[in-house]
Amino acid sequence: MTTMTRKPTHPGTVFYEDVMKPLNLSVTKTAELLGVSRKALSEFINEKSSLSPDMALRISIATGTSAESWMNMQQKLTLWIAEQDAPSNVVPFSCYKAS
Amino acid sequence: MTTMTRKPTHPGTVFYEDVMKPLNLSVTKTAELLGVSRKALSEFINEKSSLSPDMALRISIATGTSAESWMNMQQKLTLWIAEQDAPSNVVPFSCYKAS
DNA sequence: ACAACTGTTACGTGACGGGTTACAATCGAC
DNA sequence: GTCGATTGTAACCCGTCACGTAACAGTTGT
Repeated sequence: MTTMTRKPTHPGTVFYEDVMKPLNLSVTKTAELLGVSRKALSEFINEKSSLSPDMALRISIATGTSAESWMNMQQKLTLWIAEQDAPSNVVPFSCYKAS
Repeated sequence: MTTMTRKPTHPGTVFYEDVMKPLNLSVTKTAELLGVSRKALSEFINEKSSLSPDMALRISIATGTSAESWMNMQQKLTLWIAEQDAPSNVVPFSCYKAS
């Protein structure tokens, strides 16, 4: 049930490590290519903000990868964070209750 | 590339049709069980709001399904909407450019 | 040394999900 | 039929968050 996996890596970190760094792309240059502000990109790769659908689309267009794959990373992280303090006041529907 | 699929169904609609309706669960009762306000649930099943990670977690706990499956529905829809007016000012990175 | 550029950080803004409260509609009991 | 209770939804306000603009400190090059 509670699989208790390790905290998934932030998509921004992956983007920086696996895309920008190998291509020697600066924040400024990358931001220009993606069509976003340097701030937006900086916050993203520094894990200050999460991956927005818009940003995922831009990355997919710029790199030729699927937007879904990037969104999936964010989703995994988002869910993991939410699970850290899971809601306690949830009552399972009758057909699922063990009692 | 642009697969141009049909608009994915809202997870709230699926939840209402496939869970609440078969179990004869009212909005009020379901909201109580999930531990959210009637408004939050009402807006969700009426496609006025998207599926939040918190809501996904509650649904997964209440129904015994995976939160990921619900989040995936929302993600598909979110991405589809974002793709409707895809950003035009994106420049592909050099190693991907055809020119 | 100084000018140009880098990456990051306040500041303000718009979008959005949630709770509380108020409202119209519907159902039940008598 | 009438009155009360319950239903689902809408109005209002608030907190959060991604974004752009502008300003900042640090580095590079000439």
